[in-house]
Amino acid sequence: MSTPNRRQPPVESVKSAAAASRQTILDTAARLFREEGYAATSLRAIAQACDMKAGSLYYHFESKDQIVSEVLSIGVQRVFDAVKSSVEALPPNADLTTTLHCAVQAHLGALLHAHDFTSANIRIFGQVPDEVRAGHKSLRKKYEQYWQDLLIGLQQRGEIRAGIDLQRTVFFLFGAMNWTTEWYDQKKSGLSAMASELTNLVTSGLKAVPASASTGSKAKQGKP
Amino acid sequence: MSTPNRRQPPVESVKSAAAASRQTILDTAARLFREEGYAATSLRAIAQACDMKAGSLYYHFESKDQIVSEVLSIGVQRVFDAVKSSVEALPPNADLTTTLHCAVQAHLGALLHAHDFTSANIRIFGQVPDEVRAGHKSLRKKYEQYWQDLLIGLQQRGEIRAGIDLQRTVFFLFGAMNWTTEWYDQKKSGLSAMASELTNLVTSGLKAVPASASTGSKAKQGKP
DNA sequence: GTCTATATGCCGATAGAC
DNA sequence: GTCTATCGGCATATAGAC
Repeated sequence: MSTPNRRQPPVESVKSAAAASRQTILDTAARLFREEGYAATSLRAIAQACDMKAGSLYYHFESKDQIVSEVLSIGVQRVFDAVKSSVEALPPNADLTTTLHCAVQAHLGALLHAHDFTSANIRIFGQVPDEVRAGHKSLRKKYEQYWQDLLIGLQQRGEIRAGIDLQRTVFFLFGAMNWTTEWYDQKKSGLSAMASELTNLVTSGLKAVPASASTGSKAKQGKP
Repeated sequence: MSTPNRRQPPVESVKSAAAASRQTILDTAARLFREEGYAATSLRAIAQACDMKAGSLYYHFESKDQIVSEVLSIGVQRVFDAVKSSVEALPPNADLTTTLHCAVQAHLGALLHAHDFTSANIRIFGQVPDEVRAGHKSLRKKYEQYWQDLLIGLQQRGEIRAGIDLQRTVFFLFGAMNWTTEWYDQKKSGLSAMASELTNLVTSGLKAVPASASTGSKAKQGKP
């Protein structure tokens, strides 16, 4: 308002300059937290990787806890948003395999494709101070509940067998997906193939079909 | 040899006294590493929890790295031994569900039933110094290979469908099992029930049967 | 906004008394 | 075997110059 003739309004320039530094710090912190862990990542290391000095971080953040807290929030939110928008783009009566593949691929994509925030969240959540962790449990709970509601809906539509504990199923799925941060090698296998494999595992299972209408590839069959 | 008349031979007494201290340190370290993480657990904290002083630890161990290294080894070895001996007690032609339930229950039991070493291993493996981690990859690899060979054997006997990537299957299983350290509540659910649930998930899958011989509990069925 | 300088405290590790 | 005392270093955080 005060200097409207400038091509770049000074107020916004200042704001975005400060915001850019802030964002650089968060990006760098997320990467280091993911690589080194929470306690092993010092503010000096974060600052150095940003071409800054440790004291300067305190212009943007009050403490190390505040930085890690923000990194954690962004991490969950990105995965949540990715899964939610992918699932909402599906036709309303999509079947179990389609829905699960879509949600699994979105979760894995957010977790593994160059998103330091999401994998940092998985890796350091158990290492942060109790107060920080306690402050993030509700958002994590909401994300868990979203998946559980997704499966409940599918079960009510007859897509999932009755008699299955869907809460535990969600936890098993989360484990299988989040553990990929420990072994996934982008060069060896595509993300889509991995999503298909996991979806296939939890929808159809490993068990061989009892050979009723099939030709029976193996000669050995115990009982008719 | 020098004082054979004593009821407790002095050499063994001395040896077991030192060994007892050593074991106390390892037990305590495993618990603290599991609870607080690697970097956040100081030698002072370990010593204090053992009713000792930090300097005394160096009589038994050369460094913090040596302590954590030993904790890691014990952790993998206990899970490995538990699974191996359980599976070897099965009849040689046990089917997929029986075998998998047995192995899963053994792994989960070692991981969750008051074994600080095993869950410490899962939690801090990604936090320890690179040299320590590198020194333990081969043992972990052997354990992974054991599971993979188990599944390969089942597939060759026709218990598992063809066309499934068994290496990825093992990783997914490991994820589902190891992630239980993040949410398992001993008071709310038994270990055996959890093993059954996971085994059922990965053998039979979630998918509802196509309603060929069933009564069809829901009225809604899209196509015949 | 970022710097330098510094306060204060814990870290892993060592030396030597007992 | 365990202790006390201590080394050098790095941690988070703060104060004030520019």
